Amino acid sequence: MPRKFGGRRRVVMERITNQRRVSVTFAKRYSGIFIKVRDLCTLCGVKLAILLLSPTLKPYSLGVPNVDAVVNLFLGQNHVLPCSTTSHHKEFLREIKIKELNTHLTNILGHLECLKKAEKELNKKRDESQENGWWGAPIENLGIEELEQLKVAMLELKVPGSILSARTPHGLIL
Amino acid sequence: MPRKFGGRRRVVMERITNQRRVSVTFAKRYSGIFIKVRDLCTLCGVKLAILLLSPTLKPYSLGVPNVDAVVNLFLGQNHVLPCSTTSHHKEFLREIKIKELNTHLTNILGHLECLKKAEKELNKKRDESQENGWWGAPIENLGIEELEQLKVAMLELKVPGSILSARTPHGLIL
DNA sequence: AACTATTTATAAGA
DNA sequence: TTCTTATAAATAGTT
Repeated sequence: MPRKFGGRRRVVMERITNQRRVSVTFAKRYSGIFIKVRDLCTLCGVKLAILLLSPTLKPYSLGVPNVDAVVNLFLGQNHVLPCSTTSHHKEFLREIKIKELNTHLTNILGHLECLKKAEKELNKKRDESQENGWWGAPIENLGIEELEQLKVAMLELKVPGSILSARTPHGLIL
Repeated sequence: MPRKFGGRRRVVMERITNQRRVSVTFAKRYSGIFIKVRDLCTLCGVKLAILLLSPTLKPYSLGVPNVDAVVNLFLGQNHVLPCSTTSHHKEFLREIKIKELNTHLTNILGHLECLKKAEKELNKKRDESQENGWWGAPIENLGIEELEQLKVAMLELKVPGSILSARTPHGLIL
């Protein structure tokens, strides 16, 4: 019966001030939510995105199948975000779209250039690696470190477009 | 200690096919996540938004303090985040990276083709519209409806990659 | 929607 | 940080 030392305690729902405890609680609860989100998606086949800013405004995100797809679906079809008033929401959408379109327009040429270079480099690297090493192996056989290397290599090529939509320590794409 | 009738059972993590059970499970789990998210925000003072599309693409959203604020904060940032993965996420990430990288590798050529076409079409459209109409105007001056038209036009060009991810061509990352 | 037996998440401590 | 333990909380299947 006794509480020797451990055991969950009932927690008062208020802002934690102690910074150390904030960290611990955040880590535990965020990973808990991460798992529940993953399970919800698996079980029910929903698409979702989570955008989160820590107390220090460090951004975390999580998307199934990926953040951008979900955000685009929300912004695209004439969906109204439930929590927004109409006029406020419209201005919000307008600003977002201006940003999107501006960026998109101005980057198409740049992307094109990058892709051309990346294509070349990537083919070169693949050819090189066929002979010696893991790069030539089927991607499924690679370990996490090798995948990380591969990703870094691809990033160095500045291949545009999101390789991973999840941008966080706990990010996930299903 | 019999199981008279109730009692939670262990559940197999796979897509539920029975539509009725999808609904029930979705309702229960979504409200569970909702509560956990709210608690996380209360306890740790984070800002957070969830965008969710149900299996029927019905949109749900949840934001603390509100969706718009969080989305705006995200769109305003060019973040590159360091990767510090906890061990229990590593296998997820591995699977994810395999999927992502495979897709990325196999699609680069396709993207390149599409971009080339899109570039041409876009230039053509812009030239055409210089003469007559809003398309030639500075994008900032467009209204929401016109932006929507522009976006639809761009989407019809089948420009690959998400518009939003284009905003951070090199800032992806995990 | 309400009920329970159980599984799952997690607050503190080590 | 990671592991442990007791306990709080979530929830699957039933009604």
